[in-house]
Amino acid sequence: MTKSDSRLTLAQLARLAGVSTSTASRALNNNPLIKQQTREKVQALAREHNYSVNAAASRLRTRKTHVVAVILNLIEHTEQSITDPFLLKIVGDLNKALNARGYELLLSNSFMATDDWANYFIGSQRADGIIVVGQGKSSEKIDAAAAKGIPLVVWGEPKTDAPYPIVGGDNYAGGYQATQHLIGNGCKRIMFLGDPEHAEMQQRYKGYCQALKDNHLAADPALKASIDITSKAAYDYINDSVRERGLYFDGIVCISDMVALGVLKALKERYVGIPGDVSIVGYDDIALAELMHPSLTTIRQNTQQAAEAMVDELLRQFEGENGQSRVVETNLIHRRSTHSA
Amino acid sequence: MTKSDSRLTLAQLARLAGVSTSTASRALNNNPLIKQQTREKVQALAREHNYSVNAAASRLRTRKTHVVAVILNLIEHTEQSITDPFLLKIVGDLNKALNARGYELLLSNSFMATDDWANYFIGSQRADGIIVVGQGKSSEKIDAAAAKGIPLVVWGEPKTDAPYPIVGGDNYAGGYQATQHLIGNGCKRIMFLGDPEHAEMQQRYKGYCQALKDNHLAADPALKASIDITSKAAYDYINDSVRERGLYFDGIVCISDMVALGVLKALKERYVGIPGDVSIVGYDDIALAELMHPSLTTIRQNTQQAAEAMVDELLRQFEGENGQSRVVETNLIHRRSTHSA
DNA sequence: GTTTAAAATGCAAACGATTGCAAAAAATCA
DNA sequence: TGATTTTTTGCAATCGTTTGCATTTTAAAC
Repeated sequence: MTKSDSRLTLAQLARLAGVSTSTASRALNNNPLIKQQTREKVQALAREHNYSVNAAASRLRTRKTHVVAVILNLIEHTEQSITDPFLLKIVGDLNKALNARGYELLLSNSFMATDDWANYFIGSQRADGIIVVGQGKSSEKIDAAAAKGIPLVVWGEPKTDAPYPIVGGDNYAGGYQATQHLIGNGCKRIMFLGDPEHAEMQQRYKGYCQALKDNHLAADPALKASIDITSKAAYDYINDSVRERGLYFDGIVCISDMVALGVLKALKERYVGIPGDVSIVGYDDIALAELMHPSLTTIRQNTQQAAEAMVDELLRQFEGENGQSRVVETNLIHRRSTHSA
Repeated sequence: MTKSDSRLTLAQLARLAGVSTSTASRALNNNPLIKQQTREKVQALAREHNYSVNAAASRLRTRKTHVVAVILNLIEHTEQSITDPFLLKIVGDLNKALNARGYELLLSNSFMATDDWANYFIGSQRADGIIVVGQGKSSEKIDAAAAKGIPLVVWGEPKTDAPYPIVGGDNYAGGYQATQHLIGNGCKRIMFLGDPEHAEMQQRYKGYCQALKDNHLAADPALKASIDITSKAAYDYINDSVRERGLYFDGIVCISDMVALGVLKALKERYVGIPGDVSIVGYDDIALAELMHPSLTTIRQNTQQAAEAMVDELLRQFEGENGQSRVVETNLIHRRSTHSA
């Protein structure tokens, strides 16, 4: 708490140091043009009066904000956000990765007033680039933003053909591994539970089909279930279909851990043994996965690595380079909702 | 996608409209000084060329950013963030509440480089105010920020005596309700599981003690357990103490749902019946609470209401008014981890 | 048709930093 | 010592809005 609480301006600081504002500015930025000794004097003075540069002025002049807008691209009616811890994990990791590179995180979601992301965030100089978490059901808004040629990176399915880099897990491999693991458990009738409009799902489903094929099992369309990516939807679906058709499956590949939790609850309420009667594999490895009873076998995607990759790709675009999609580590974490293979 | 992708400036827009920049500026801001007809013309032109004001310039001039920094005040070594969905819930609700009032959310956590929040966010004109989520173990940084007289609101224990408004649930009542409910279940030896350095906890503990007293039960200090607020810590603690001392309790009040989950897991692995042998009450009502098996009786705090209250208090400070602490709705959600009382 | 009042617009000075270029100071070389 | 190079510093323009005040235009009053 210094005596003068009136904000200090660069000019005033300069006067205190007995130099011009230009020198002061360069000194603060450690510009080698300025003599070491002068730099230190100015910096010391700045610390002493706890001066800090006015971000607004600096941004105006340099045309750089050092801010990245992170948009949670939520699916309209399900409001996945509120329930899915996986998103927080990503946001948290992004925050860390951005800070490490000297950037700040402006958080938004797709329910905001305007749909013109490029204009709103970049054009108005609120941020230097955008990271979209989730491809959503339609890539309309993302494509529109990309068309404006702004720096942009998306978390989603990397195999998607798009004019912007997409970072994500190897969903095909993930789906394959999950299925293969269940087959190793002796499962013959494996359900695939997820939302077909979700970009990641298609690859996972392909992996699932391939695994079945490789093991000479037929892919019964009746075992492909389309639901919203929420625990509630999964719970309801399993409840309803088991009531109507009985236990017509012995293994389930879930599109997310949250979905798996809903499944678990529904089956347990019906006294279905897990993994005795039905084996279950989730996706994401959220913190809860190992706290379930039984703990949940799941596919983990390295979100920290993903966050770093996304930031990396974005900064690369700031330099004018073209980005490229990237695949992050994906591996199966074996727990108690399946037998050991 | 317009032909000219070169960013339009207010001056250029004004020229297009055939007016001066001042008129254009006022027109865009719907200033009644400007003739209705002119306003419409300028606004139409702005839309057409999708012009948007340069936030940096505007902020510099007006000295308002329309940004609020939200700081997740995490406890150093536990990294509560990564695991606790309750925080996401709050951040999500804050985002919504802020947007509704025309503000944006700059996300940070307490692990950032500088500890001088006031200077970093407000002094540098990065944000107009700060919302801190969580009082943490020491209020040092918060107090320092408050001492600089910046707009500030905290999520925590409202009864705390502090120079800034604190919004939170009625923790005393919450602790009381939870305990009373367990007593109604017939519990005689009720454990209180949480972190005593956590500000909210003290009130909850007081409520717990009062409930015991009101029912003529002694508060055995051996039943007050201090652990980090994570599932893992709770799991380990229950595991260890049950191994050593057997089942010396028949009910548990948990400081958070995450803690309750750890407890649930530990007890289930030891085949302790819930709520048969031990009844459990959590706190927060995260989405997972009702997905547990058994589903979790818990104390819900209305986070949406809390977020709105926090934003409200902050904006009030922008107007120069003094804020005041506020208590949000807190009620018990009865589920299957306890008998009906 | 003046005079006066009201409504609408424009001028120009901020806001506070950064940076190309010129100038001054210090160091190096004849 | 004076000329030349190299370091350091300062001048002044600029980034794009907003806003107090002066000015013009329009409407009202006489």
